Amino acid sequence: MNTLIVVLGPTGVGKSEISLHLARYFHSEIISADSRQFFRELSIGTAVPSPEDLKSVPHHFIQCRSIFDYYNVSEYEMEALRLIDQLFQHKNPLILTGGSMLYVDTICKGIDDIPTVDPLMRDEVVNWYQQNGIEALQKRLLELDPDYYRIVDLNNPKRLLHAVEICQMTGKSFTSFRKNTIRARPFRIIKIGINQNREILYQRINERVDRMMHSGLLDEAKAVYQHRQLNSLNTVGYKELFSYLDGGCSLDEAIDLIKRNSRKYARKQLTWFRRDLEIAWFEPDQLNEIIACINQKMLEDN
RNA sequence: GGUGCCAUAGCUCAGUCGGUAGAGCAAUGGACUGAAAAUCCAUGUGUCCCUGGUUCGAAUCCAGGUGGCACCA
Repeated sequence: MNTLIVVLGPTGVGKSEISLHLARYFHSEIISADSRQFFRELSIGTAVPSPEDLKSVPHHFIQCRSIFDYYNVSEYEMEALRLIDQLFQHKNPLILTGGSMLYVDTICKGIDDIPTVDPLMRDEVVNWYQQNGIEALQKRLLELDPDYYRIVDLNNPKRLLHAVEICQMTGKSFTSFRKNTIRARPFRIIKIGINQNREILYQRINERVDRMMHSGLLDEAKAVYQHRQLNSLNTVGYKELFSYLDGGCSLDEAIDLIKRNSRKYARKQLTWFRRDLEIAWFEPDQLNEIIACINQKMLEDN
């Protein structure tokens, strides 16, 4: 049976390194599930693997898009599944790695078929919201989809907006698209989690930010500064430097903020991992144990 | 050495008339269905510098001590 090895862990813990080792060991390829490494204009701040590493092991979904492209998790699901299917014809196992858990979960479990929102409709609803406020938006959702109104986080504008957009665009309730079905995949999934002592992780994150700054993160941010309103640039490591370039804070403050937001991101990822009981957990230096675990699981139901 | 100011949460600070303390940040937990490194929700943390005094009652008033800062010598 074909196997997809999913390497998970908080930002900065060393997923890429371990994935590279696994890819070499299994003569495999790496599929990225990182929503910011998709963009070719961003490399230092998103910690994409080095050119040598990219050369030594084939990587997919790294810097394959532009910051100007609209991209979403559903498109990723289709493209990634197609690719996985293709690669399995010659390679097994394959390695999926990345910190964007919505994207990882979509590969593992699928996502409901919800229409993509037309950009004009999005502009219209967003404008309406900006003029009328969140209470009006809540009221509108209550009229359009009372079932979703009851369960949604009413303070979260993004959730409300998307539901209202879908209702208005399709004439059906958002709930009618939310089936919550788990799609069976034609391959086995082995989830490997990498984690370490929180203090050491934070220290690693802080040091990585300093290294990024030395490698020229500020120049990278300057190069895309004029497009800072793009969603793809609402990204840790860039938004803080934009604020510095706007004169909103000093460079040191911006760097501190990058570190703090990276730590918060790591914590948020850990929250997501905690509810996934299928993950087998390891420390970053347990490469041999990880390989043994994978080999054993691959033998189990063959 | 003298004078003045200050000492409260991990940090920066607020604390009214004397009634045993609260903001921001940090930290921590959670949610998550086409913007997800996004967006949103929740939660503490205390030898109020120390020792006495006044008072029914002191973070608050008084005295002394310790430490810090500023100015003068």
